[in-house]
Amino acid sequence: MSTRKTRVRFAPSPTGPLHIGGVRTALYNYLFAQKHGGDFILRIEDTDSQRFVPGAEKYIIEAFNWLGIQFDEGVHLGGPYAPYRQSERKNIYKKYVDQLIETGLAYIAFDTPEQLEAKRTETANFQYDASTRMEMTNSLVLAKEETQSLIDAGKQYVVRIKIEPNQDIAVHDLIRGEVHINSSILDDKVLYKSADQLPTYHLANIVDDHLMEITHVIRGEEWLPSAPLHVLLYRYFGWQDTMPHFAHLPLLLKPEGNGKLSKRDGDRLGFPVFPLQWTDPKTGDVSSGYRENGYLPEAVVNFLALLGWNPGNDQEIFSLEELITLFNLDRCSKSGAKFDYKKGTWFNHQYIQMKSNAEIAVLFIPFLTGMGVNADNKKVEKIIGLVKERVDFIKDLWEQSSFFFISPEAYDEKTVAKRWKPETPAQLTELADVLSSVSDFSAHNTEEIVKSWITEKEYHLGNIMNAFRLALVGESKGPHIFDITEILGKEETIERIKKAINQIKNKK
RNA sequence: GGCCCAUUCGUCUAUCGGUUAGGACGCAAGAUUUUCAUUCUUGAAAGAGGGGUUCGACUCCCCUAUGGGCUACCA
Repeated sequence: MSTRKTRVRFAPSPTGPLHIGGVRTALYNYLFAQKHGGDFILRIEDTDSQRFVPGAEKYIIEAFNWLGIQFDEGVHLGGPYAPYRQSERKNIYKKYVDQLIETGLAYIAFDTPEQLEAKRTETANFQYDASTRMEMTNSLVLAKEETQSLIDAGKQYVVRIKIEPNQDIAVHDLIRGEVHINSSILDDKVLYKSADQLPTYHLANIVDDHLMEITHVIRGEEWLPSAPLHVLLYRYFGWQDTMPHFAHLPLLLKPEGNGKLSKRDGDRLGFPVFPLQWTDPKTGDVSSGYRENGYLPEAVVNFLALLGWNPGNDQEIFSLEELITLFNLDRCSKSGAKFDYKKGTWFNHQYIQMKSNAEIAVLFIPFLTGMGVNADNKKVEKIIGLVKERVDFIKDLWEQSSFFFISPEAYDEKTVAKRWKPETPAQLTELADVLSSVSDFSAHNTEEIVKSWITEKEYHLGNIMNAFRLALVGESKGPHIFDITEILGKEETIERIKKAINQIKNKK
């Protein structure tokens, strides 16, 4: 058993877009598998036919592709343990449920949802367990023939696990250590639903993890309370020897206020909580995605990796390869982490700086096309080189560089008031003349010529330059002014000067 | 309500009984800059409270408080 190959799984349920917390769980599984030379499996847990959302599965796969998190087996790849979609494994579960009934570890219950609901409202803290099950309608109280005739008559039933009260159940958690609970607080959970003739999560999960030879279950903390039930199921099936190790990860919390991170927080504070943009097929609601917001997948991965784990030193920037070698469940924290999206922004800034201009151009050009701009690749790369250090996201590039592509139509009023002096039009006219005689329009040469002209005329450097910038950019921002003129070229530079003189004069 | 888990700067965290409690994000100030940014430097900023254990606790134990999760024929 100690020689078993490490096998972990990510098992989302296709009920909507993949939440960023789920992405982190998957990432940790992936890192763990890679580190131990194991397998990483994508299993779709679609046993809730009520909440099934078409397209969600496809979305999940696309999200991991974008993030660069790869699986070894799964619903999209196939593999030796196929099928990897629980709805296609129906008959497998049936067999195991029957086994539990035969061995007396589970039983058939006929109580309808309405009856249970009534029971819950009439008795406070009602729980279907050893203390109450004999008052209910199930195969434990009914005679064998009665049960059979009800089934034959087509009466709907569920299968419930039979839990012995007052047993100490220990769950060994790789992050939290031993967690003990008393079995009396557990209820006789439904293992098999009547409504859709499918197993519940608890049953399907255990059966699949066993059959797929999963060695480590790394999942969110929300599963910790049901972990004892899962341990019990492994025992009931006689699989305790190969029961996977558990590791329950702390949750991702709202950046401010209380509770789990939700889609609404993202809307309110302006950051995505989903990897990819998602359009709800029913309501048409659009949720923004990291990808569409100009995050780089490497940055998202790096940011997420550090939300609940750290290497024990001050390093914060990691390649995926580094994460794989460094990752360790022992260094996962136990407490929930508030989602610090501003730090996510910082990570993205860092990763943009690490990318080459050519790599960024590939991401930026579709954006330019969208703005109706057709520009030469080399020119775009040059521009990116000038502005990339001032952006956090790919989309910010446009705001920082649009003036390279489009001549300003308006001039920022505050800057005009501050920088456009009475003598400015005359000086800029002169400047245009000076520029028209420049043959080598490279940044360095132009700068030298313009500066010596200013010195010679004893003009105020700041006044000229700021007005010049205003004419070229339309406002008081942007890179070094002669880097701008070099890219704009002589003709366009002079044209913009003349245009500014005309327009600002007309306005005044 | 019951059960479980957690608790170090505003946030993410380091510390695994003896430290001036370290780093990062964010924030503030300064420097650089002909603009706006970037960048750099500096600064403010923390062991929830109360009991123990110990020569000595952020670190171990207990209680309280607070936060979180679970408590479905959802996962």
